[in-house]
Amino acid sequence: MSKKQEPAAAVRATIRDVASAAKTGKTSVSRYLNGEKDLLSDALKERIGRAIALLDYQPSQMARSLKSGQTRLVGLIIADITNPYSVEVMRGVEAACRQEGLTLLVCNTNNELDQEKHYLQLLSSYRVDGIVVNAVGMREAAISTLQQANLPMVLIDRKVADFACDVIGLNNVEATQMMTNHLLQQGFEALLFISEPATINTRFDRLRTFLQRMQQSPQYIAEQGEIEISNTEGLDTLLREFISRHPDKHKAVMCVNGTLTLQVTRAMRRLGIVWGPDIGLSGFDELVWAELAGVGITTLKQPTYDMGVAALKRLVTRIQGNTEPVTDLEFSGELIARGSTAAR
Amino acid sequence: MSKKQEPAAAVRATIRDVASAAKTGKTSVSRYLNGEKDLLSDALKERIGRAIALLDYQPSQMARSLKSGQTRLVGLIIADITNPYSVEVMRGVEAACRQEGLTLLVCNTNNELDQEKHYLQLLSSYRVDGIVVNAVGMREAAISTLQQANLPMVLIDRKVADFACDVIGLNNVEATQMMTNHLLQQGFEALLFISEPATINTRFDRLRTFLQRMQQSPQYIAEQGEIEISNTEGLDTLLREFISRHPDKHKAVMCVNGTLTLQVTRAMRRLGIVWGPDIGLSGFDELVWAELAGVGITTLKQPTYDMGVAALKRLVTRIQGNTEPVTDLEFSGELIARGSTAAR
DNA sequence: CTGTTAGCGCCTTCAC
DNA sequence: GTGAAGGCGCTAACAG
Repeated sequence: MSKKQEPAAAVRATIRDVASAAKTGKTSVSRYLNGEKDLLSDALKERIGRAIALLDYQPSQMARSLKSGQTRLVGLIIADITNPYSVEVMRGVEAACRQEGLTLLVCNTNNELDQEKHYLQLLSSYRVDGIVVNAVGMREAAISTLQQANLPMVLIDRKVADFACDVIGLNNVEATQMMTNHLLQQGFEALLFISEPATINTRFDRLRTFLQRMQQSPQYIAEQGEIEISNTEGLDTLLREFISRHPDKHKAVMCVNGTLTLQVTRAMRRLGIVWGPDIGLSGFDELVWAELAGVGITTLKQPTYDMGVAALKRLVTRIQGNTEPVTDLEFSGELIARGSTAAR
Repeated sequence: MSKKQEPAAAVRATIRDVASAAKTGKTSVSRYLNGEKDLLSDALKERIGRAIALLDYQPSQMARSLKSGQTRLVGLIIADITNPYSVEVMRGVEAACRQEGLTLLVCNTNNELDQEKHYLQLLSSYRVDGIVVNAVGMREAAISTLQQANLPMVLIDRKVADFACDVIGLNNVEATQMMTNHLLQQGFEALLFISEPATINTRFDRLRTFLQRMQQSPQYIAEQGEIEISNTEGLDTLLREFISRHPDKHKAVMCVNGTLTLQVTRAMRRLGIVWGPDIGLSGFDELVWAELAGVGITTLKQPTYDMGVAALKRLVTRIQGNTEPVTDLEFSGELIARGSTAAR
């Protein structure tokens, strides 16, 4: 039947090739692949097994999923894979997937909305069972569209406006209070909160909490600075001016996330400012090198791995048809105090 | 025809639903989706567009690919997504994919062979057009099996024995010589090369080159240590003994990759050894924090992004049917000297 | 125990 | 211009 009989086929073998090679029907081969529940005679099983090996046959998941409507695939959309935070979350999602017998496909949107949209549609059109999303921003028409397509979805870290969806994230209020309290307790009197543009709720929530907390201690100075992550000059200026504005105060800086902490640390290095002795330094997100940089940098560690696991677990219940109201699961962070915020 | 007429359908709309909603045939809808080359009357286009919007119809890529046999999908299998090296490579692959109109699916094998096998089969069974692989080890039956399935493939960084395949990697000989020469020029007299178990050719090549280079300068001491990445105690011992063995020499350590450099740096911190003044420290792979750790750490930077781009470009030529002999593309590294290897 | 048949959702001749 | 029919590779009744 098949035009070419070459073992190393130039074109993939299909179930029919196997069937004819084993001198049987497609059904039996299909049974061999799936049920196999002793429904086949040993002789037939033997022949089929041989044919499969000979033709190096691999069933087409495409066809299989088309038939079943199920893929056992889960998508993970990450806004910035460069961020260690995201990688740790991914590892949690991954581990949970394996436990659930799901396969994870990762997509990096590189913080670009159209990439996010592209991947969302792609995963949806391939009929993945569900998606875990670390969204790029707060207002995403693409995401809410998909909701109507009733594709199970869970958000990580960042919420999306006007979109009812389970969210797994940090308890930002608690975490920000912990960090602010810590700085004040250590004797810092002027605090600068540095953030990237508050295009996502996480940054906004942290800033807001910081300001609220500082209002309760009006004897201390609270300042804020917003800066694009790539704007190194602006960052230098921001730091320099903050420092010169308060010559007689114990000063400290608080960075809204790990990516920014890296930039701020670099800026201090450039400017010859030594974190610890000269100025307090702290930031959200734990960093592998936090203990290695000078006297060490104080961080607020998120239980990223657990958050990834929780996100997937939640997604699975949705996939299984759970329709209870959406929840907002908040994890507690852990303050890791290091030399950069040692007491005055 | 359809049982339920609800706009927000509980089940995905198919091309037939659209067709009947637009009071036309599947063919026209299909044409609308693809060709659309003015083959349709404006009225029909109008109706179809409306029906698609109404039903929130999204074509099934599953069915589409089943038909066409092409997916425009490319897989990237990463051994350890935790490694910044891998992430950078990924970004290169990603950028090149976008330029080629391909979509990238990333899979992390977590350094586990069975995961690698799983993903390899998965991607293959979904008929991706090609795969870029950062293999877990050197001997992988799974990979060579796939070769016969003539799925285009390119290896990154690590080769696989007995498997003729394009490889993109670092010029390890040149890089190792650069680094060794640098250390000797800076006045170090006793060098310790620390490696993870040489289960992949990269590590082996670097070690071999180091030893060969050192044979040319027999007046200097060359040592090697092999250690599991998680064995912190063993690492402490290794360092301590190396140091006490050569009390009167200028000593330096060379780490086979960035992951190890991190561990070694931590170990030194634990032991109270200060890189720079006390001992030289250098490692393959650039690290974002290299300049921030004490006096800075000397690294050998790989053009990771470019390597990712090159890998994908190569893969594309293979996908397009190029059958010339496999090539081994080696990129040159760049030595970034910092305080940790300042001259004696 | 085993093979035949009818689709899954889509694209593509081939007629009308 | 438009639609009907067949088939991509596979599974799941339904017969034998």
